Parts: sequence; structure tokens; C-alpha cells
Amino acid sequence: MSRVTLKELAQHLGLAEGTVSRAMNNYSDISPKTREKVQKAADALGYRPNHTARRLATGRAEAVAYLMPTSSSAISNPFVSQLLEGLGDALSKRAWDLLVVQPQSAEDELDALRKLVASGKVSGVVLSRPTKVDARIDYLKKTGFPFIVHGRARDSAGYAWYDIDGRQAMMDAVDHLVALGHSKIAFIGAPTYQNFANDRLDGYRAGLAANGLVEDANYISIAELTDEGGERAAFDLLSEPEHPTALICVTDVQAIGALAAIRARGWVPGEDVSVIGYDGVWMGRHANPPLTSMAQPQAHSGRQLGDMLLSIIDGGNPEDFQVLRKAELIRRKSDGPPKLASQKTRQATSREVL
Amino acid sequence: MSRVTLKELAQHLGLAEGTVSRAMNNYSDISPKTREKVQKAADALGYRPNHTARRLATGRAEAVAYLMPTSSSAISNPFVSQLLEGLGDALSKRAWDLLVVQPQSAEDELDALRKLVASGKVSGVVLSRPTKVDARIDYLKKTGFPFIVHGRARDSAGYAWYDIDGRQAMMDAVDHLVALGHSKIAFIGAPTYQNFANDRLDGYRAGLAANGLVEDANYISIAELTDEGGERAAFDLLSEPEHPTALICVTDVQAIGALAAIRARGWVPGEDVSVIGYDGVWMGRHANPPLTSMAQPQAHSGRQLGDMLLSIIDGGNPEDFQVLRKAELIRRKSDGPPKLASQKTRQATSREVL
DNA sequence: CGCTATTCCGAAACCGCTTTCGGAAACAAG
DNA sequence: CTTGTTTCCGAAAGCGGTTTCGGAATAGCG
Repeated sequence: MSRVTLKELAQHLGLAEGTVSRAMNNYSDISPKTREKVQKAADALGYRPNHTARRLATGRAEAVAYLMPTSSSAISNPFVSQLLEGLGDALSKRAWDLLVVQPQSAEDELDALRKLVASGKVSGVVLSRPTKVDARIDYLKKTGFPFIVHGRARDSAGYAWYDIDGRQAMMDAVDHLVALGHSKIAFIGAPTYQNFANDRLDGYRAGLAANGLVEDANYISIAELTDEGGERAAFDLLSEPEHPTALICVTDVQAIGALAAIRARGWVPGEDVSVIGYDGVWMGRHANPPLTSMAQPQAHSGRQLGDMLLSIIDGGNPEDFQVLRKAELIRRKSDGPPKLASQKTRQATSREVL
Repeated sequence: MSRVTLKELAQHLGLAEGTVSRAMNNYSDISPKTREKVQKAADALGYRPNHTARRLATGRAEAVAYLMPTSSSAISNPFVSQLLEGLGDALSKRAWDLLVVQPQSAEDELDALRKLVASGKVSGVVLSRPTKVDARIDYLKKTGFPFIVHGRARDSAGYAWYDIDGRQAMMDAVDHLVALGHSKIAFIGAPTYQNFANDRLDGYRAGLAANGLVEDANYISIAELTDEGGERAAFDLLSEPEHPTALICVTDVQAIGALAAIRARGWVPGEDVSVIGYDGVWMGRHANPPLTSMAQPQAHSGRQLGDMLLSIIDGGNPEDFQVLRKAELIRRKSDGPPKLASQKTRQATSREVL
């Protein structure tokens, strides 16, 4: 229990505390001989420097914080866990600590952040899920406190981030659908104050334009980020007479809900109506039918974020750390060419449903 | 940036540091008058005590750690995220910190824990996923360091835990299947050094016995905790001539894989072969067919764990904090009475497959 | 009004480690 | 052998709080 302290170690060695301390920290004004002697005695006695005292003396926190997203919907995202794992990994190389802070509410977020940087408990922060214009980012930029964000805000200049190009992904999705022969492509999105939702919607639109398709407001539905959200949105979208033949969803979770809505209408997803999700979660493989999706390269994002943050804390220029990765289409069974007879099918079924 | 310090606050007030400190901490030897004066000045100047200094002086860490499970399989469990959320909640009431520590490997786990308690960085620990006999638990019990575990080891005495009764759940699952008419019930499990896997396997066996069924070693398959694991296990189980008519899986993830295996054989899950999972993850609703499962009451487990740990740190007796919750059967579409013609079907299909 | 019992605050030691500063010891050069 | 450098270590002052201890000021009491 009672740890061996620097003082004890020092008098055990017959040296001054300061000397021992400098020896442990590889100061150049300690002779190799004594340095070695100290080292040996140190791990003979099992000396471990008290982190708290060291922090206090140096002012360095040797810890970073992860600010949990508040709006982690019912479907608690597995991303958090993966991300933390990677972060922990990156930090463990320096034996730094990882603090997880959980704002009480969305409004509390900025305040929690303020307190955090003021507290000096950490020397860097990682943020998740930025909003379109994110007060936290603005605050951190202003103070110059080291941070990195997973994702990015609409304004992506002047800070470090790691993101997947959701805009491009959605353009690709549209391209794919068009290549398949679709022209009536709808989008199920999420509230665009979340910037990732905004990016992806934007990509959908850009994709439409790039293919000479005109955007139809009735083909865009903003829904909750849950399976039910996707389900309801899909259901509504499909009840129009001129209903779309393909659905792009901002999220796999929604897409899986959309699948259910299609089946509920008596149609078969991937034949009567195509759907493409985004994320590439493992579950997609087991959806009914298996979900085609724009898959994010999840691998080691946490690790990368950690390494980048560390570099920034070391004095690196945040702007040098902006990495944009690509999502890849993984085709499964929920997409296909549009049914030629879709017109007939639609009328039959709508009678049936009503 | 430069925080206002106690000394500054003190001389601003014309009081001694110690006095101000005691005033802030509600010592009884401070007159209400000065206490109030101090309070007012404090938040006028925006004084926030330096956490690190306080820690050093008091020896209290005001933080707890969550030891991440190392073996978080590819399917990163969303549990972690939920649990952290709850923990954070519980801690925020006291403004304590939550540290997440990530052991480098399974072997490193005990060592990491040792370092952690030795470091004095936290005043309590929460553990996850105990093994059947868990060295971490033994260690913590011996040292008397406050901790709580999510789940429990085979020996559940002498420490605090929060667990779901997996044994009972599996007995219930067997009962349910038997009531449906099944007698050839197989089990897909996980390596039993993980105690939850052990408990559930045990429950399966007990359920069999309670229903007068004899256990058949060929009906028990230990697989990886992934969809593929469940898929392979189910496939093998179903290739026996006297194959089971029902599968109980230690995990929904496996069960979803098992569903795939059944479909791959050309059978329909829930009719030709029943399967019951465990966990009640949201995805089960969208499996093909929707998965019947023993659902855990996930709600607020993190919060509860946090509150309990806090109580223990406050001096509570760990043995007073052992809570066992029940899992509930949620029926969806993957279970049903056994097919009478199962014999015929099996033969036909096995030819087909071979 | 004097004396004891309270109430309230100041002073100082301490928590464990870092870091600056100055000087003793050791060595080189003149 | 002195003087001038280097090399290496000791001493001490923090870092920003907490907590014990003793005493001054105030109050209570006869």
C-alpha cells in the first residue's frame, strides 16, 4: 500500500532528492555511474513516481480527454468503444491517461469543455460528432488548447480532424444506383445540424446533379437516427404514387429500418426497391436481405486520432493533421436494377395497403 | 488561461490561505459570515481549486477507472459505450473523473490493474467480463481496494457485482423450447473461462435436467463469439443425422450467425429449426427472421455500477452490493414448435447439401 | 468586572516531485 | 602549484492546495 517515495529512495542511496529525480529523468548533469546506481535501486525498491505530485510540479497533465457525444441515440454506437480502444492504445505508449467526460446534456457540452480545459486535468481533447457549426471547436481554436475532432464541422479550417468523406460516398452511391438504371432515388437523412448528416445529404444532391437528375423535395426525408426512424421515413416515401425505386440512407441503422418498411409493403428490397446504407456495420450482412452499404474504414481511427493529438500537443501544427478517408461500396443484396414493372406493382400494392 | 489561485483569493480577501481553504470546504471552525464572504469572492473571481494539488494534499483521488475488456471481439460491444455513459452519469454528481484504462493484452490485465491501484490515480475500479476464476478479482479482494464487477466470477462471494442471471435465463429458454415440443435442443456456447459463458452453459444443462432430457455432448458446441462462429457451429450441429430441432446460443451475435447457417441449408429458421439468442440487442428485430432472445435489462447498469462503487468507496461493505437481474424472453420469429416431418426434411436436405 | 470557555482565524508543516542555482570536487592547462 | 573549466551533486524554492495546532478575540458566567 504505502508506496516508496522519492525521499526514501534518496536517503537509501545517500543522495539528495533532487539528484535522484534528475537521474530518473535523464538529465545530462548526472554522471552515468550514479544514474545507473539510481536506476537499479529504483526498481529494486519498486519505486514508482507519484503521478499526481509530478503533475503538480511540472504542470503537465499527461492525460487527454474524450468528450462523449451526448446524443448517442438508443442504438448506442459501437464506434465509441472502438475509438476508445484505439485512443487507449495510442496513449499507452507514453503511459498517459485517458479521461472520459460525459456532458450532462447537449447544452452542457460547451460548459463541460470549458471546465475541462480550465481544470488543467488534461493536455488535449478529442471531440466527436461535430455539428455544422460547432461551438466547442470555435472555443478550442480560440484558446489554442490542443484538440482533434473525429469528423469535422462545415468549416474545416484551422484545426485537426479525421473524417470519412461522406459527401463523396453519397455521390458514389448515387452513381452506382444510376448505373443500375435508377432515376428515382430518394434520400433518408438526419437533422443537418449534425455535420456528417449535412455532408451526406450534400453528397446525395451533388450526385443527383452530376447525373443530370433533378432534385425533388418529396424525395428527401429527414428522420431519426434509429431503425424506426428509417422505417417510418421509408414507409412515407414509398406511399407516394411516384415513389422512388431506390433509397439512400444516411446510416445503416436507418437503412435496416427501411428494409423492414419495404418488406411490410409486401415488396422485396433489392428487387422492387433498392436501398443503400452507410457505415458498413457487421449487422448489415445479416439484414433481410443483406445490406449494401458505403463502408467506412473504421480500422484504427482511434489509434490515429490519438497519435495525431499527441503530435499536436508536442507542438505540431493542427492544420498538418487533417486526414480524409474514403468510404467504399460493399455490395450485398439490397440493391439491383429497378423493376420495369414497378408502375404496376406500385398500384397493386398501394391498394393492398390501403 | 492563468487560473486564479488560492493564494490570490486569500490575499484579495485579506485572509490566510488556510482559512480560505477551510471556508471552501465547510469546516465548522469558520464563522458563517466569513464563509459567505469567501464563497462570494470565490465565484466572483472565478476561483476553481486545482484538482491536482488537492489530490496531492488529500490523498483522495476523486476518480475511478474502468478497466476495458481486452477481448472485445471484432463485434465491438455497444455495452461498453452504454456502461461508460452510465458510469459517467453517476460520477458527475460528485464531479469525479472517469479514467478508461486499456490493458495491452489479456496477460497484461493484472499487471495494468496493479499499476493502477499502486498509482493512486483512482479510488475505485470497475471490472467487466470476469473469467471463471479471475485473478483481478482475487487481487483486489486481497488488497481491499474498492471495486465492483460487471458480471461475476464463479466464486461470487466477498465482493460487489452487478449481473444478469444467465443461468436462469438459459433454463427458461430450455423450458420454453420444451413447452413448444422440442426435445432435441442444442447449445452453442463460448469458451467457458469467460464466466458468463460458463453460467449460461450451466443453465442450459440444468434446464435439460429439469425437463428430464439427457445431455448429449454432440449437442454442445463451443464457438467464437462472432456471427461466423455461430454460423459454423450451427452448420456442424445440423449436419448430424439426428440433428437438433432447436439451438440456444450464448449470444445474439452467434444466434444471428446460426440463422444464416440454417438458411444456407435451405431450411427456414423458426419453422424447421428454432433458435434462441441471448442479449436482446436491437438488431435481433431485423434479423431474418427476427430473433427470439433472452433480453438483458441493459437499462442503467452503468449508472447502478457507479452508484454502488461510490458507496463502497465511502466505506460500504462490498457484500451488501450484489445485484442479480433477470433476463426476459422476448419472442420474435425464430422459435416455434418442431416440425413433425423433420426427419424427412432433414434427409432430403442433407442429400441436397452433399 | 475578572475569569474561563468558545469561537474563529493565522502560521506553518506537509503531500511528493521538479527544477534552478550555486558551489565543491575533479580535471586540465599554464 | 595556482588558476580556470568542467563535471556532478546538494540545497532550496516552488507547484497549489489541506490540515493541525496554538493563540487572539470574543462571548458567557458568576
